[in-house]
Amino acid sequence: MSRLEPAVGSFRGRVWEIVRAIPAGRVLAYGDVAMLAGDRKAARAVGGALRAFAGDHDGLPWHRVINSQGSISFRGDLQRATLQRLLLAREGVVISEQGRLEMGRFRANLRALPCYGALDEGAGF
DNA sequence: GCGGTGACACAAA
DNA sequence: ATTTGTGCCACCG
Repeated sequence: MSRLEPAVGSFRGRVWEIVRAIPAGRVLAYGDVAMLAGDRKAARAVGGALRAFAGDHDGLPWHRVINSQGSISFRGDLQRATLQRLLLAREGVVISEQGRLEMGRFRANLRALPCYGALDEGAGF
């Protein structure tokens, strides 16, 4: 395994497992991942986790995680945002000129992903 | 143990 | 629809 891979059992370890299971052509919001990881309010920590995984992208579909607005999170890193958009487009995820996509259409089925906690209502689809 | 840091979320204005 | 402010978290020094 890669050195940057988080410890199994840790929050980031669960994030890794969840993100790894998101099917191609589907996306999940940071908040969704946090919820599945067992902490509904840890969306911010999910972002931190993915940032930490950078460089160890080998096989991890990190690009399938976007913000709750249905858009790619841009935090000063145009490089990453551009690459993310390219990778998503490559999987058939349609993104408007506004940089927005239809969550209702591309959001992954939470019930089909690893879950370490409780799913809030409205979480499924 | 304390105080940043940051790929977030949500309510309020 | 946009912009702010505030809450929340795992990690790292």
